[in-house]
Amino acid sequence: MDSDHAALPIASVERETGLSKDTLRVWERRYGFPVPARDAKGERLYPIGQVRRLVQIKRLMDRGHRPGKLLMLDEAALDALDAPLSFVHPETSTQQLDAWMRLVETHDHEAMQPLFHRDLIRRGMSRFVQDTAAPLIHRVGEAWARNQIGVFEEHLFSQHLEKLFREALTGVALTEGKPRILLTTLSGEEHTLGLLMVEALLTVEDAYPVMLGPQTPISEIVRAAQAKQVDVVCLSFSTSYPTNQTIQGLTDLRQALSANVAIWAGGFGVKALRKPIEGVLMIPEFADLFAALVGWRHQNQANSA
Amino acid sequence: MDSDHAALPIASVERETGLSKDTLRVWERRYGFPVPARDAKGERLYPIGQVRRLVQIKRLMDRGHRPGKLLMLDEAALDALDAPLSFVHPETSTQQLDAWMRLVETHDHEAMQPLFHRDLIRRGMSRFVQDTAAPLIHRVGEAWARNQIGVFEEHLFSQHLEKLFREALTGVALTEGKPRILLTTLSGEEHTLGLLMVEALLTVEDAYPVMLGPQTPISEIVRAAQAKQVDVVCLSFSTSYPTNQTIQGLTDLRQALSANVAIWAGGFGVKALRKPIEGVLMIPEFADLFAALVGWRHQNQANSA
DNA sequence: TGGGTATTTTGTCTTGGGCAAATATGCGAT
DNA sequence: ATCGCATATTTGCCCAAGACAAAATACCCA
Repeated sequence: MDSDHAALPIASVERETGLSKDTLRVWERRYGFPVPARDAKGERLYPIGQVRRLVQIKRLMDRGHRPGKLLMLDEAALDALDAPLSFVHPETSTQQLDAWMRLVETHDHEAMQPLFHRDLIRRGMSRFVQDTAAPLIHRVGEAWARNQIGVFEEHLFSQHLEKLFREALTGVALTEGKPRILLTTLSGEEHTLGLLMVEALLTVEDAYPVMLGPQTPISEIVRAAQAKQVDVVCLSFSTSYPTNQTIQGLTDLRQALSANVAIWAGGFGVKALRKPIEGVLMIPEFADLFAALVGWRHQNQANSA
Repeated sequence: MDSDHAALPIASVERETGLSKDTLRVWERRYGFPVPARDAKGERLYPIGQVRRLVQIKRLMDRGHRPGKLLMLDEAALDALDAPLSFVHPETSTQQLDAWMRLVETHDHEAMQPLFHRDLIRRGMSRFVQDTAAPLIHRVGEAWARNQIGVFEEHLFSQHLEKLFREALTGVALTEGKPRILLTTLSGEEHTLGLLMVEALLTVEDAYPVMLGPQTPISEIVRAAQAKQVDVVCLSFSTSYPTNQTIQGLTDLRQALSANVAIWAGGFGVKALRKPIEGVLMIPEFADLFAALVGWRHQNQANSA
């Protein structure tokens, strides 16, 4: 890129990095980085190189590193942190997943769509979600954290998976279905894919999902549960959602919600929870969703008609 | 609504209204409105009523009114200004829209879906978007600002509209199409419905949309544009996106993007922009999208095969 | 090893002032 | 009246330095 001498004002850096203006200024004051140039007005102008480094730092922070440490490091040490991250990943037919990951990395979205579709048909929704979609989403998340793929590749992948699920749900006209289940996430949790997968599973399992989409405040969840007469409120949490907010949110919701409405909490984000929360059923794996369904139906057999 | 005594901290008000923290504080200092309560820490807590009024003021500003005047007015005078422009969308009968609004208010989502679908079939995608979907979205936004509906009703409505568009796009296998158009929003802009409507229109108009979903940083938009070899980058802005961020973002993108890639900016959010931005085509209405398409094809007739 | 307490660390909010770009206003000429 | 231009006002963003509480870490003891 020829824009070596390009520099961005603080508002642009805020948009690009996700770090607030206040944070950028306070870092400069406390840690001595970044040190932007100044224009004639005395206002900050961040060189493009510093912006890139800030993006890298933000990514490492999302991975759990603390700013105080990161901001002391030089470029080489930062890069060194970026690469490693030994982890063990799932047990599914790795080669197949590898092949798909390669499609994601090369952002070949024309090729992705038909392959997904074929795999869905072959395995059926339930197994497709558990064996293909969920592991893939996990690996894409990991790859993004390690800087092996960019935001763009991740977006393209998510869009096509979303399209796939929505196409699969097309034309399935719901009328009745026994547990009526409200689907949403708490404010701040933006990830929709988890909800979509649950909706797909519930639909084929003859439940009645009511999809609200992401980010519903607790008071509105309560209103919705009453208005739509649901039996269960199901929430999805990704790994990036702060653990304490998860606990707090679930506790608050349990308190606010009528006791005869169950709460199910699923997603990678709830695997991290040590302690159970009273009155909340944890669904760390998709397999547990089926168990929860069976359990609910068993319990409510007598009560209903 | 039970949330009478609810109050929001300044960051939430910024998110809800699209008015920056700085602006909120400087209005308080200069015009004496809003005057938020303070918590134990001395930090601002905006009553929900003031937030709604701020949303209304922002809407009127987007329409060309100046803050200095608006902030002197009382509630009645504000409502008087607000009402007249309600019927800007002539094509679909107002009664029809009223009927749909009643479905939204009563969160009757079982009834909504088939009606939407029938209207889409009857009018065709192009007219459905312009005469039904866009006006309805606008009215739902206004109803929310006036506290006539809650978040829950708004979410349910959005979900079903989204489902509708995604179903409509099902099975339309794209191979080629002349302007290749990247669809996304800038970081911070979460609204997806605008993008979906554009994708639907572009598809039926035989263009080649590449949907990235919301919130792509500028550097990634540039990468995506190169990788997918697009001719146009199309961005969508809702009214709640801060105006200055819109201008700054478009300017930054124009600078970062290769000159032979056009930039189109659409959505209610760009109606507020007074001045044109060099190298960026404004698409305030959906009708302008067709004009833009025709224009592009005309210009690039000679260059291509 | 688990659990509770002290101690950093860290992000967000506060105030009040300054400045330039956008917009309105006034005035003279056509 | 209406246009053109110069002057005045409005308006939003940025700056600085300080304060404070929530989160994360370190520490200690059972």
